[in-house]
This record gives sequence, C-alpha cells and structure tokens, in this order.
Amino acid sequence: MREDDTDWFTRWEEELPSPEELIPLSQSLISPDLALAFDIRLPNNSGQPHHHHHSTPPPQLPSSQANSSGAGDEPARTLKRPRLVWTPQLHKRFVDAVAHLGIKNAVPKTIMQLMSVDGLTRENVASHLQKYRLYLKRMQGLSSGGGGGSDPATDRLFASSPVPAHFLHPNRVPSSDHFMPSFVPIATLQQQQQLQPPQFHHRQISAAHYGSPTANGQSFLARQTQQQTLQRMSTPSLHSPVGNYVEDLESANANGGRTVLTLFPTRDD
DNA sequence: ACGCAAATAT
DNA sequence: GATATTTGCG
Repeated sequence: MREDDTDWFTRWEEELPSPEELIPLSQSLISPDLALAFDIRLPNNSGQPHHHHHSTPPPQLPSSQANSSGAGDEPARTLKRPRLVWTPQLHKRFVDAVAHLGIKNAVPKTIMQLMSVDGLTRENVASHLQKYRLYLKRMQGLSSGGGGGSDPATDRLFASSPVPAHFLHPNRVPSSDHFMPSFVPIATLQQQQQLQPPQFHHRQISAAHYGSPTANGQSFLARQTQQQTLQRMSTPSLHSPVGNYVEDLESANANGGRTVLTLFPTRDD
C-alpha cells in the first residue's frame, strides 16, 4: 500500500493553495474607499514590514481618531455590521485555512486568524464553520449511500470550493505519520485582541446583494485596487473587469434595505 | 472558547 | 426564501 501513501501525498500537494493565496494574507473585506467612508481603521500589514517600497505610501488612515477623547464614540464592538456575504473567494480562503490548520486546530479563532481578512470576526467564522460542517456531513452521507449526485441550491456556496479530502474522513489526518511542512504560523499572531473592531459608522450604504440563486455566479461587486484582483488578468484585457469597480455598493434596497458587505468581484477560482 | 440546534434577523 | 447571525446549553 505504499503507493497509496505517495498517491495521497501527491494529491495533497496539488490541493495546496499557492503560497500567494495563503501567505500574503491580509485581505481586506473593506475596500479603502469604503473604509474611509465608514471610518474604519484598516489594520496595516504589521507583520513583516518589507521596507523596500520607498515610493509606496500606504493608504494609511489618517483617519479621524480625534475622538479618543471619550465623547461617546467607541461603540465599535457593539455596532451591528452588515451581513457578511461569503463569496466563493472568501469561502475558498476559509477552506484553505481550515485545510492547512488541520481539523484539529480548525477552530473559529485560529481560522479567522489564518484567514486574515480584515473585518472578519470570530462569529462570522464560527457561524460559517457550523454550516460548513453540516455541508460536509451531508456530503458524506450522499457519497457513501449511493444516492444520485445532487447539487442543492443550498450548497452552492460550499460547492464552489473543492473539499479537501481529509475533511470527509473522520479518519486520521496526515500529520501523525507524515511531517506537515509547518508553514502555518503565518499570521497566527497579529493584530486583534485590542485593536480589531472595525467600527462601522453606519452611514447608509448598501453593498451589493448577492442573492441571485438562479443566475450563475455573477455576483460580484465591491472592488478596489489590490493586487488580489489584478493578478487575475492572464489574458490581455479581454473583459474589462476593472471598469465598474467600486460604486457597486449602492442602493440595493430593492429588497427592503439590505446592507451587505461583500468581497472582491472574482469570478471563481 | 467550542459546537450545535433552534430561533431570529435581513 | 436563502443566508447569515444570535441565542441557549452543555
């Protein structure tokens, strides 16, 4: 059975998200513009200060921190944020994080830390994780039972990202017998703890809502100018994604006023 | 802090 | 109505 070993190893390797996907963490749920609009304090990359960009003034937040004088203005934590929309991308990041943490360490807090998505809370992750587990459970039941393949619309999101093999196995994780290249400690210790609450100034913006189950996946909006999206242009501007950027978050209250925060446009991955 | 089921909110 | 969030318990 040694073939099995090498086999799974290979598969395991392939499943690995590119370093770029996990390491350069610190994605932002909030676009700079939005952040400004909301007076959100975007945590800078305070991990490894690469000081080799002299001409790149980080879009720091001059931010209005002039309110530190206690004038009733620190409800950051107690403020209700808009519902988080789990885009396929965001979910993928979630899955990657879980995959690399291993089932064992994949708890809301660590997942959240690994994901390094600004604005993402532990509750967000916990909630998502709970649902994801249910999804995995369902998957197992279906695959082993012998039922037909079905893609419930309910699982669309989860289906958007491949499920790492180990997730379905209540078995063992590839850690005891093999040495996991522990490239884990990426962003494990970082911000958070005392300077995390992105304070939303509930202005009145609505982001896009993504509730178009019937449509494929054209659901994206909210954009900004981060490498994240830029790297996607393997082919010369075939489609100009970079045209309608931002501003997508606008009146979307067609439904009654749903304020939602969403992530990058991204097609799929 | 976790996890989970159920209730609740959008 | 689908989804995300909150709540109550262990």
